[in-house]
Amino acid sequence: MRIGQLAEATGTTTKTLRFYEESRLLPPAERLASGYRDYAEDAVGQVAFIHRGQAAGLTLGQIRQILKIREHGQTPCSHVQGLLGQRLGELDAQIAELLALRETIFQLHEKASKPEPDSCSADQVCRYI
Amino acid sequence: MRIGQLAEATGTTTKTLRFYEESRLLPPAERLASGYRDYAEDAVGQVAFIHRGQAAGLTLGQIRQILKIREHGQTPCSHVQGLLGQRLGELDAQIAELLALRETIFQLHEKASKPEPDSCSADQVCRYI
DNA sequence: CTTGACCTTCCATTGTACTGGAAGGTTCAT
DNA sequence: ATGAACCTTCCAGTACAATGGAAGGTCAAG
Repeated sequence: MRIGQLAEATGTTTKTLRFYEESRLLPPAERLASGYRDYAEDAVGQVAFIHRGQAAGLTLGQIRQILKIREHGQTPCSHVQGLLGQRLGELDAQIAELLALRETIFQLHEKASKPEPDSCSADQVCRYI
Repeated sequence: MRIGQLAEATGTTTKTLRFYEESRLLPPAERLASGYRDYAEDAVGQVAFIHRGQAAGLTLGQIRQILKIREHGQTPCSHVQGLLGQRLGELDAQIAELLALRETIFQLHEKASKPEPDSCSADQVCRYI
């Protein structure tokens, strides 16, 4: 399986796959005589794992950590559990922040949508911000 | 007012203020004979405007746009209203996405917190992801 | 034999908002 | 006069996850 086929099979690009290899998220691929990368079938699963990790909000760095633990023959379960818990906390904080921001923007937007008779004064940039 | 004082007054750093000037978010400061920047009082307000814009979730690029419109003698109100509306839409989308992600992660985290007797199989990296 | 699709490496760049550090000039108090 | 604290410019780098492009090699079809 060449890199273009793997890219197609996994819904990504050849650029990205080479980037993943360079970033040690994928093991260095076998090579054909021509120098072309030659992937085994399970490469699809490996890329899918990366994608699932990303879908779970993990960074490539965190995914790399899991892979590394696994490489060392250990089961990364408890580490993964920790990562997920941490991610959950971050998400909750981020969501709370965004909700507060949404409220602020909403107020500003309301205010800006009914312009008052006195137009913007010259000494400020914008009455609404 | 020198740059360090303005930084202190606005709760930022001299580095950032120079960066803002270079990014055309602040007008080039007057200079003392020594070459030091010499800010007028209203610089505090200008920096505060940038901070309020950021607090409203605008990027520096968007803040720069507003400033530019104002510079051209126009009142940027309707533009600002548009930006705020756009920002509101983005925020809603982002919040929805994060909530969905939170749910996913929550499920994964739950699963990972009660490990099942059959341990991770060798052919997958992690049962939980 | 040539054309076009595919592959290789290497280097640079994107966007966002700064931050770090070097090398040197200024100001003020002691 | 000397040391600390401040200022200047310029260059480079941070994190993140790719993406773009140049220059060249390979392979299958027509």
